[in-house]
Amino acid sequence: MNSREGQGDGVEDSPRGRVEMIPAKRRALILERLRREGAAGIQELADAIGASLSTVRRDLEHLVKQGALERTHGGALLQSTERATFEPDVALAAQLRRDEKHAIAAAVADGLRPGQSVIFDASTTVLAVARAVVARRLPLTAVTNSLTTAQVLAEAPAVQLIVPGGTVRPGSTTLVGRPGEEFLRGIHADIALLGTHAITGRTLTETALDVAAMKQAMIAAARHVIVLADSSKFTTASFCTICDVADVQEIVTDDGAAPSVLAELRGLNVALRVISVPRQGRGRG
Amino acid sequence: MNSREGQGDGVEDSPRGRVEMIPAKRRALILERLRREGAAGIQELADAIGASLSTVRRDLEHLVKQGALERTHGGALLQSTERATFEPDVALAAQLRRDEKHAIAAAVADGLRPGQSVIFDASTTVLAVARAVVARRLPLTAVTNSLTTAQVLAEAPAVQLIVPGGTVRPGSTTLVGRPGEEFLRGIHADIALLGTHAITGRTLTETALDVAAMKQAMIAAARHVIVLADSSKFTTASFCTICDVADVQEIVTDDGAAPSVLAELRGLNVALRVISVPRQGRGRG
DNA sequence: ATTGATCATGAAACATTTTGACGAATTTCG
DNA sequence: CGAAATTCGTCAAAATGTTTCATGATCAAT
Repeated sequence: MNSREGQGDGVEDSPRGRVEMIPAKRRALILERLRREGAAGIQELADAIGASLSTVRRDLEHLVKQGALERTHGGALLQSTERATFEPDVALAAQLRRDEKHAIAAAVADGLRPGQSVIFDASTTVLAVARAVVARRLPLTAVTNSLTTAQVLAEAPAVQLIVPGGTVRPGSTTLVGRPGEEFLRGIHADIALLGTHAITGRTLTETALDVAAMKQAMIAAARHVIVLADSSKFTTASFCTICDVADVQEIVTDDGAAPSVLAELRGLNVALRVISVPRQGRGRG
Repeated sequence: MNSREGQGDGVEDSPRGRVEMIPAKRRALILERLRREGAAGIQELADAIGASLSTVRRDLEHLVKQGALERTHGGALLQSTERATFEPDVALAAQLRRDEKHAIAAAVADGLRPGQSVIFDASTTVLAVARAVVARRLPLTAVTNSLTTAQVLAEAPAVQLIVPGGTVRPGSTTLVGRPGEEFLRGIHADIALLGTHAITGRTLTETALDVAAMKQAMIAAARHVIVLADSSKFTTASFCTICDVADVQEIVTDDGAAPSVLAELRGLNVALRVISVPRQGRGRG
């Protein structure tokens, strides 16, 4: 009764091929997909990853035990509070689109001029810009509400760094609310670099109200707003609206975005930069 | 694969033999690949480097012990880069008087009660208290002007963390000035934990004006001020004055302080706690 | 210069974990 | 209620981890 029989007999391309991917990366892929879509079915995940249903179930079980997501009949939901702690799998999920983010960040950093005042949003893509700024030794006046970005920028002697302050969102290193939002009202920066959770049609959305409010304050505080969104962000809308695409001046994304999406954005009054990413076999599938 | 093969090519460093790559370079390659991909499998690494699986495993083991990455089944993950961005200076300073600071911090953390509001100053000793708070899972409302302390406290789900904000002092991760100082005026915390650069006679001093001003704001914002000072701090005064010893309610130090200093402090209206440090023949001076 | 100790490397033997498949029990929905 | 889908438990194969050992290089001492 071994499975060998079915294999030798079936000449059709039964996908019995093993996917060479370490479990942690597989779980990270699941998390990333959930963060984009909000929910996903077992079969859909198995198909996307290239693993069997059993494996996907066990991965979900693992992630549930970590508190990162919630199981439903037939699929899984992202844990709404996103209090996903700093577990390895979650940390890896943040790194998944690394090539795209890095390429976008480098392009944006090249566009910054010495002496400008720049607002850095709490976002992994914007964090990559901060790293590029430090590497380039760009002298800037920087404002950020992310503890992580702040620590990166604090290492640059040429950067004058201001943290508006606020309350830390549980499970993250993002500052929201008072006193940061009010402080931003008194700020007039040259540029704001914003990440977003999703861009749908002409609407930028975010998962939480307080984060959206902070981003709105940043938009109001800058003369030129640049939205950094890798191509995975063009998906279904998140919980609450940040603003309309017309409220920002520039959108930077990578060349993985669907042409229809890009065409729709081009019709609006927004500068659209599409960065080509050299793909080097990042993930199979 | 035989190691002999590599002997023919001229490697001037090693006369002959199998040195295809120095271990340090191999590990650097592993780290670089991990930074690119976020994760990597053992076989994949062995293939990329040209070493055997055993060697790659041993390298990973070595890197784990060094804290650079995390092992998973089948591969390795980069240690969460968000936490990996710590200041080398801070790491160094935390090593000095480590036992003393740890003992003081543990004693202070034991004195904190669930639900209290606590102000954490920017200081390595106070940072140690923050670590103890996280380890004890103490539910607190925390306020800090140190980016490092904030990141530590942000990992504790039970801690509500508020960052007053301000400008980062160059070369450090300390926030000073606006808007933090003004925000602190509206705060009334139960406890403030303060470090200091020096205690001379009955005067607390600090090296820079803006840092001293921030500490003064913290003192004004708390009902009970605790100064954490290991015994090396009882020395010559620094540049500018923070306050008088009478302005704080409690001083915690270790038993390495000179008896004359302790006697002088005991004469003032301040609770003085001397923590005995178990010295293990390290004789740190 | 030779010898012996020490260490890194690679390979093999063995224990453990993971994975995919299958059937039975359970749940969902018309 | 009944059909379809889903989940659960189990099992064998494959992959991975762990331990151990032999080989060769480097180094200190004779």
